[in-house]
Amino acid sequence: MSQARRSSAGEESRSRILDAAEALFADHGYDGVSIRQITEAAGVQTSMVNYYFGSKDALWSAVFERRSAHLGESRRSRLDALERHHAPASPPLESLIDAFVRPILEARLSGDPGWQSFTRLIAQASNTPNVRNVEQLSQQYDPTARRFIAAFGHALPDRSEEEVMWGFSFLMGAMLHIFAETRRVDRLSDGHYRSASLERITDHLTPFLAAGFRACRAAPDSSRPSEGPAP
Amino acid sequence: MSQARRSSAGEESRSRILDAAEALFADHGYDGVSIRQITEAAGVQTSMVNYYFGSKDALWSAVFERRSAHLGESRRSRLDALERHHAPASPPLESLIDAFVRPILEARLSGDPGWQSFTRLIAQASNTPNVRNVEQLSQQYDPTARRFIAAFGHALPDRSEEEVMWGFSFLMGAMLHIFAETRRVDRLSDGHYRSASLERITDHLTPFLAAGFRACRAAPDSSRPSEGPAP
DNA sequence: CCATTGATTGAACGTTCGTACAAATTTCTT
DNA sequence: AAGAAATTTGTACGAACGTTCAATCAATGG
Repeated sequence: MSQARRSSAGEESRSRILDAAEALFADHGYDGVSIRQITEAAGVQTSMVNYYFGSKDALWSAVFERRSAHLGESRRSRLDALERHHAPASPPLESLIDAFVRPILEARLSGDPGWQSFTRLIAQASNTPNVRNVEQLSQQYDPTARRFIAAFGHALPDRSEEEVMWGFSFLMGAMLHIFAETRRVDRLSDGHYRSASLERITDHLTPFLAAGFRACRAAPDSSRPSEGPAP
Repeated sequence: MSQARRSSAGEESRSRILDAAEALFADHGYDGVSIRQITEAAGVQTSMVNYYFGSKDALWSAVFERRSAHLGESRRSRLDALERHHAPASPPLESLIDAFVRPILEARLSGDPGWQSFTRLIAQASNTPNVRNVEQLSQQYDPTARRFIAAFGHALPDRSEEEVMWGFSFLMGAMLHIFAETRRVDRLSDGHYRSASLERITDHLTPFLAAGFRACRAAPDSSRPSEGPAP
């Protein structure tokens, strides 16, 4: 109805609302932020949220959708390039992990505070499994995730599907927790290391995940840890 | 009336409120749950929360504190035993990871739905870094975490303090994401694997984390050298 | 046995919530 | 310039929020 001519006047109000909502939702969650807080931060009237998005719920979805598409495309195009380059063999595990992790990491490091808020929002939503979050995350990220899981499985041909699944879960958890920015490392190291220095994290994250993935299988002795070093 | 000795009559109402709050907070977060929802689920009057806890904020803290002490004690006693047994050498990495992970995993697998809710609550709070969560988590878990980080450092003597810190962050993220119970694995595997089958997870989690920890250092062929070589 | 105390009830308090809508204003098309 | 459409304003509504409090109930100890 209003698609054609919505590129001029109200577009800035619309995006200002999205920016404010993104930042506030990232810090306090959906229920921790009111429409009045969002519109005040955006410098618009309260009723503008319902005018542009229809409801608070739809605003939440719009915040998700604005940046998720770019993320998925970047991941898939990297995976496409890898599979093309290594075909018919499987791309090496490290490069697959890198293709999955680097897009969100680079977005995070781009300096755009919107991407910083968005990654915090994703981290928070991913660990709060109510209906709203699960539906939104599933819709935005499951198709790409399936492709990567299959690729991980091909790169680890002697792993069962279940083991690949667990490894993917650990990968997601480790990656997301970094984005949550709890600044816990800052406190635990008495300020020696600032988690703001995320530039170096890929250097550590990818080796960690690749080695973990390769080791992610049931230990022969499961119940108790061995007393001595493993052979 | 049936109980032999009840320290006070209202102790059951108090714990029923805690149970209901724990379950609801775990699913919807602090702001997503109202006192009226909690008291209705607990089968008590609305004003009982303020009678027993003083405020909604204090109820949140009480939910945290009820189970956190046990968790910390279990972790520390396992670490004590390990250090005593291996002194003056460092306990092996796998056993340290096990000492950190197993208490919360066993609590999770105990069958008590309260512990299941609580672990989901911890996972959610750990990735939502507002003031309330950070203060609560820091107060409850930082002292024990410092001890484990030091132990990890001793078990990995050729790792810098920063590398150990990153490894610990990845460990926390991977562990917590499992507890969040997003059931993402269920969907992504089309129901082949149910994340409810957490019994086998230690078999995968500990090898994953140990291998990751050992590999958690900047890649040797990294294009950009870090601040300087480790001494 | 009554007095006292803790536990519980039920009803309010003032505030804030998401949403709706008519009127006013701005912007664009013709 | 005129009219239509899009945007913004300001206000109002009913519901739900956290909290308070006097009154009532139940149990215990002296």
